[in-house]
Amino acid sequence: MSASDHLNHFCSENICPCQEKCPLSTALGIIGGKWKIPILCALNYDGPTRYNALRKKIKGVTNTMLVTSLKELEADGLVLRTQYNEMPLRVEYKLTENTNNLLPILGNLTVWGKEIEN
Amino acid sequence: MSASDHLNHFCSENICPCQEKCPLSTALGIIGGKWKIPILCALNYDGPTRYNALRKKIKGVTNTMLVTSLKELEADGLVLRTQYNEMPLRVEYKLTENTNNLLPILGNLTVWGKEIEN
DNA sequence: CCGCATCCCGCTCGATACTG
DNA sequence: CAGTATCGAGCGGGATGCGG
Repeated sequence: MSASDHLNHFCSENICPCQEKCPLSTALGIIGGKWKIPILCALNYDGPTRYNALRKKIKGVTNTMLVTSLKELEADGLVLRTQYNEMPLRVEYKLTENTNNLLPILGNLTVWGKEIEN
Repeated sequence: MSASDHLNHFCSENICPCQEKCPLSTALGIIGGKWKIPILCALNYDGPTRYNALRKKIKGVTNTMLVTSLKELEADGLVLRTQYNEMPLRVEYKLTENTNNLLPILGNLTVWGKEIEN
C-alpha cells in the first residue's frame, strides 16, 4: 500500500474531483478562516467557555469576527452554544463530538507542520 | 488518553499559541488557497506531469494561478520542478517525500469531511 | 511550450459605534 | 453580558495580453 492510496479516496477519476465539491474541500472550508483554529484550540484547552472569556483569550479577535466564526462553527456542528437565562445573561460554548473526531487529525497536521518548518 | 491530548501538542499554554505562529497554522497555510489541493491531487493521481497537461486537467485554473500556486508549493517543499531543455521545452512537476507524508492525513480529513456532510 | 506583468474586482476581515 | 450594524481597506484571485 503506497502513500498514494490514501488520496485515492477523493481522487479516483481521471480528472480530479476535488475541483468541484469534495469532502476534503468541505473539511478545509469548515476549519478555514482566520479565527476558526484559535477558537477550537481555546475551547479544547479550556472546555466550556463564556463569550467574553473567549474573546479575552483569543488575542486580536473582534466581536464581529468572533460571533461570525462561532455561528459558522455551530452551523457546521463543531461547536455547541448553551444559553443560561440568568442575571446577568450567561452563554457558554463548547466542542461537540464531531470536533473530537477532528482533533487527532489536526494533531497529525501539527506534527507534519513542525517537520516541514525545518 | 482523551481526544484532547492530540491537540495539546499545539495548545499547551493558558493562552492558545495558535493565534501566533504555530505548526498547525503553517500547515493549513501551505495547503490553503483555491488551487493547492487540486494540484496535489492531480500530481498524486498522475505522477510527474507537464505544465500544460496539468493546466488542462485542473479545470478552470488560469496560468497566473497555476504558476503562482506551483511556485509556492515548490518553495514549501511539496512539489519538485524539473526542466528538460529539449525542443520544445519540457517541464515536469511531481510530489516530494514531504507531500507523501501529508497524504494520509489529508485522507483522514476526507473521511471526516464525508461524515460531517450527512 | 512555459510561463510573466498588469489591471481589476469581490469578499474577507477590521474598526467603530450601538443595543437587548 | 452578549452580542449587532455599518462602513471601508486590503488581499486573494480572475481576465487579458505579452515574452523567452
